[in-house]
Amino acid sequence: MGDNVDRVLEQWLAERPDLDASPMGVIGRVQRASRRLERGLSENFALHGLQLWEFDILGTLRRSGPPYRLTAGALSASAMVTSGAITNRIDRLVAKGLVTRETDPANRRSVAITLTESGWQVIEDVLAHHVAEEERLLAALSADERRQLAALLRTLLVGLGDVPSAPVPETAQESR
Amino acid sequence: MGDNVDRVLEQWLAERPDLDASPMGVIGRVQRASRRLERGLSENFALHGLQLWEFDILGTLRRSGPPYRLTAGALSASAMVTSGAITNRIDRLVAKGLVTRETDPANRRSVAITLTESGWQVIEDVLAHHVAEEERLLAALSADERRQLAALLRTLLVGLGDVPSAPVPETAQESR
DNA sequence: CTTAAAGTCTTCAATGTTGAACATTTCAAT
DNA sequence: ATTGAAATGTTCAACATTGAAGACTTTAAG
Repeated sequence: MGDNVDRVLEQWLAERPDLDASPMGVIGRVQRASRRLERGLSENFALHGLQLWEFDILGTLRRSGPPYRLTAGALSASAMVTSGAITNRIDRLVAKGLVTRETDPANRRSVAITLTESGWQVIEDVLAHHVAEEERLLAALSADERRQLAALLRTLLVGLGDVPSAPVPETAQESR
Repeated sequence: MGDNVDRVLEQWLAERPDLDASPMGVIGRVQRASRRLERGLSENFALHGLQLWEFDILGTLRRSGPPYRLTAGALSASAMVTSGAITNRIDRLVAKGLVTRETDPANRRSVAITLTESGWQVIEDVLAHHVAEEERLLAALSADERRQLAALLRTLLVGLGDVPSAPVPETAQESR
């Protein structure tokens, strides 16, 4: 059973047989899968009147535990968007009453974003639906395959430096 | 060793132990990996004065084989962006002299986009560098792990419907 | 033929992101 | 204390994408 990326690899093989295009078999699929999954998730959120990024931020606050509060910088890093984008998103969440924005008294450069009661409700209401939709999108994979896929992607991500804080990979011949 | 998604899953487990958040372990990683990879590729293309989407379109034309010509619709589907976005992109590639745009005489609704000599040069110049960069980004994975990862993602993508054309191959065995 | 429907692309307003500049605030080294 | 650098957010212009509407062409049906 071939997918679109198989077709791409066939084409490269025909046109440039000297080239080992196999890395595209991994990277191309990661990108296409990401886009497909994102589309599926977005459609599901739309049914609940929510945007993907809204769920992302509310969920990040929710899972951070009491007091359900993070800095703008932490949200920016978690969502992998620039600080300017986070400012914009928070503006809109504040306008909808889902979070509050206050300057941190301990560090007045920093801004503390806190989930409101209303924001809590929203995330609690959609969380189960969201996970069910993710489940549905992964239906083609068995439980074991999902574990394998997650493990391989973890290895890849660690190699790409997608690790929690502590940027100290000086164990080897790293030269910055 | 844990990545950022491991942290996310730990948080959900602590806050919502009733919830099976494991699907996030797959989907979250696909999305983060996609973003990281895209960033890496973009930085590399920038060194060659190229944008990721430019390479994408030129590469799609190049690998399609002689006469290196596709319709706008085909490019739109391949890049997974709307037709409006493709019109815009082609405008800019035409302005740079990398492709030509002509209405197809056989079907005058359609527009034929053809790689120019200059466009050919650009893609040939960066192709090897691009694959080398992809290789580098995948360095954390062994050859065998890459094969496994590609296979699992293929299964996922087929399940998501990311297959070449033929929308209803019900009873017939596709021959192509 | 004529007409309606579908296909293909372009246009454009709305929207959201980036990247850079800027304003504060904190920290570190005198 | 003072000064310079780093940290943290906000602002804003440039730019790209989407989604819907429109223009034109082809196909299908009567």
